[in-house]
Amino acid sequence: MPRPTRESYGDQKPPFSYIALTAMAIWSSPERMLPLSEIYRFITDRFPYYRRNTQRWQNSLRHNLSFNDCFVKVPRRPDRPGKGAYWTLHPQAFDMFENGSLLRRRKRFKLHKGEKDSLNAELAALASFNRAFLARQASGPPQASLQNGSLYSPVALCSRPSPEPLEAPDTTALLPAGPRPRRAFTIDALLEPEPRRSPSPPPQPHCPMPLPPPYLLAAQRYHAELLAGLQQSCLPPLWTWRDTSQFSHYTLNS
DNA sequence: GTATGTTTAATACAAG
DNA sequence: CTTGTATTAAACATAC
Repeated sequence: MPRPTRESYGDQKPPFSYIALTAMAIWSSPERMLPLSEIYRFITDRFPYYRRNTQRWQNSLRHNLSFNDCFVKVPRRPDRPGKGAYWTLHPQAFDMFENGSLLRRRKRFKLHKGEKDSLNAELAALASFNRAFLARQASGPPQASLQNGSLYSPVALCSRPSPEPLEAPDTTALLPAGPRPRRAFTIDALLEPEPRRSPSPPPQPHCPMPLPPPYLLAAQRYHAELLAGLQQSCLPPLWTWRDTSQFSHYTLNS
């Protein structure tokens, strides 16, 4: 059997589903998350079959991204502007493929309504926070004309940062009202100074809105936690490929 | 305008 | 045969 090479499928359709191709692309990226255009590029770079009829398969791929719970749309960070969001794999979706083989689908990955709702709430809160941050940047650069006195103060993020009345961040999703389920990437966990061990009380017990540290830090921690969650789910890695040019099969790490 | 997302529908196909 | 999954088309909305 000839050793598969980068373009061993030639113009033939590779035996991977769109879900497998997308998972491949996402997982091959350093951050384990990619914008749509990069997913396209990963596929067309490696599989010549997909260099034609792009309208058809790209529509199908987008359908899969939206339809399947295994793909999570992560809002862009304010310091990473660009088109569209980032797509990543849900941490619990790694046993989707039997024995880690991308050729075999074990079962459809579906989140239960509660899980889906809470995840969507967190992502929506993050996106809302991003918009608030960008709105603040746009309307009030440090030395520019500050049309709205307190725009640059920390409370601006909490009260009403954007011109649209409905765009205030959903702080109820950001501020812990009580013990919420301990998940890898709740926004609660990200905004807490010490996620786990912290016998000493927080240094600012007086401030009702402890959000002054730049939001960027929280956003970066969000992505770090997300990545950590992904890696924790498959450490040691469930499957790997020997070199990135070979996709015929994957080895299951023992 | 194009690109990106979301959703519904129809069909085919494989597994059980 | 029934059930779930994969693919494709298409309508539609939203973002850039």
